[in-house]
Parts: sequence; structure tokens; C-alpha cells
Amino acid sequence: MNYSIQQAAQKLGLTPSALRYYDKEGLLPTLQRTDSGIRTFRETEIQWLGLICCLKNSGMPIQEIKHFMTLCLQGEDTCEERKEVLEKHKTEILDQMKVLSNSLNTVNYKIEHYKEIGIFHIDQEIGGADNVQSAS
Amino acid sequence: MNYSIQQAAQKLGLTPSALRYYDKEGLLPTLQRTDSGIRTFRETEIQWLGLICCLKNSGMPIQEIKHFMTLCLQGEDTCEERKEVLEKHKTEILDQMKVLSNSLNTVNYKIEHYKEIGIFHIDQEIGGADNVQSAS
DNA sequence: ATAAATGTTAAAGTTAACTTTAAGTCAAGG
DNA sequence: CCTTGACTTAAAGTTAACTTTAACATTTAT
Repeated sequence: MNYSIQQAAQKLGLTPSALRYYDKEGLLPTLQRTDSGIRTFRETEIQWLGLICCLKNSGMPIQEIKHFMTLCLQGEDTCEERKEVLEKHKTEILDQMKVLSNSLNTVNYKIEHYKEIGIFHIDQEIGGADNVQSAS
Repeated sequence: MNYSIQQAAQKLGLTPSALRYYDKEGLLPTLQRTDSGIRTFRETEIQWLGLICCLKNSGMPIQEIKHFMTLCLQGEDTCEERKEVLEKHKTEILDQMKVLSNSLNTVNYKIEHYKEIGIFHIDQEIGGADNVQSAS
């Protein structure tokens, strides 16, 4: 079954203009058009867009997603490089999770601090768990 | 001990211009100046900047950090609201971690897929773990 | 004393990822 | 036939979080 741009957008939780933007940026090279120029999204594109969302939501820039797509189109020769792209992205996801985890610790400490002590000057506000990675 | 803007920036892993920007946006209302107008960062500001980095790195916008700072300056009356701000931010951190975790699963699946099968068309590329949250 | 380094400001520039706008085309229903 | 709604494009606008620039003041080192 095929989808109009609006249907595809709804299915993916995106907007039609975002899909047009991705297309313009070269992220959807397999997309078909009707004779009159209207985009038709097949399951293939829907699923590829699902991966795009996955990579995008975890911080991969559009241009790098495009690079990955380009590698996919080039066939098996690019297998190693594609895997490297994903491995690199994996470490970036893990780094992000670490940052979030540290921040969560700090925020949790502060929330507990409020519960137990109940005195809230800026001097208390700025104390507590240390979340700065010193660059010295 | 006090710090110049460059020393403070280094200690926090930021740039001097970023610190000036934060100051301009009202994130550093306690910051002192010399008679000639040069900023001097005390431990107080360094630690508050540590919290700013923590909140910023976990996705809180500058304007909301400023709001939080404003509440801190207003004294104990704003205790409940400050706690609510942190609780809300906590759920946003947890949401982000969930998104990253889903993406990590997908990426891991793909990496394994490469290892085991070794055939890499776009049709394989777009299959695999599902990472789209349908909006239907 | 003077040159280099560091500080200041306001204002303009940057970047990513879209969104909005304007002007036009196309398909379906009454 | 003609209106309505969905589609198209190119180009300009948006937003956040800075950075860069330019012009100038001050501090430090020689």
C-alpha cells in the first residue's frame, strides 16, 4: 500500500514539509512520483524513514544520514564503512546517555535536597552533586 | 579564589564568549565586576555555572534556566515551584534516555546484522528493529 | 614607556532543521 | 464547469545558542 505525503507524515509523526525537506536533502532517493509529480511513499520509504527518525532522534545530523544512505545505495562494497558509521554513532549515543545520567544524578540530588532540608538559598542551589567535567 | 573570564571558561570547558552570552541573558546576576568593568568569577559563580552546564547539557533551554535562577533569587517562597521545575526536567531527561535507548537497540541490531549476514542492500538496511512511534 | 595580551561592548553572522509564504498545478465532487 | 482541498516549487523566515567582528579600554610584561 502507498501513502500520500500527508499520510506518510502522520504515520511517522512528522510534517509534510519535513518530508519534503528530507527529500530535497537527498535522504529519499528511491521515492517515486506520479506522472504529475506527486510523491508516493511505499512501505520501503516508510521503513527507511523510520531508520532516519531513529538516527536523527539520537543526534545524527541530516548530512551524515545522507552519507549513510549514499553508502547503502552503492552496494556491498561499502559494508565496512557503513558498519563503522554505525559503530561511531553507537559510541555517541553512549556518550549522550552518560551525560544524561550524570545530569539525572544531579537533578535527583537537588530534588532530594528540597524534600529533606527545605531551605533554598542560591547558595544551597549551587552546591550539591558535581556535574562539571573540568578541562584542566 | 577568583577567576578571570578565561580561567572560568577553561575550568568549565566553555568559551569566554559563551560566558558573556550567559551573563547577557541574565544567568549570572550575582557576578561581580572590578571598578574598570572586568568580570570576576568567584567559587559561587563557578558552581552555579556547573549547574547551568548540567541543565543545559541535558536539554534545558537557556530561558528556562534563567527562570530557575530567578526563582532562586526570590527566596524560600519559590521552593515548591523550583522543585516542580526540577521534577519536570527529570521526566524530560528520562524521556530522552528512553529515546536513546531505543535508538541504541536499533543500531545494535543493525551492527549485529552486518556481522552475521554480510549482505547489505538498502532493503536490508531499512528492515530490522522498529524505532518509529506511530502517531495514529 | 610601550607593546602585547586580555578585557569590554554592540551588532552582525553562523548553523541546523525545519516552517512559512507565495504562486501555481492537479484531482474529485456537486 | 468550477470550487475545494491536496499537492508542487523556490525562496525567504525562524529559532537557539552561540561566535565573530570591530572598535576601544585596561592590564601586564619588558
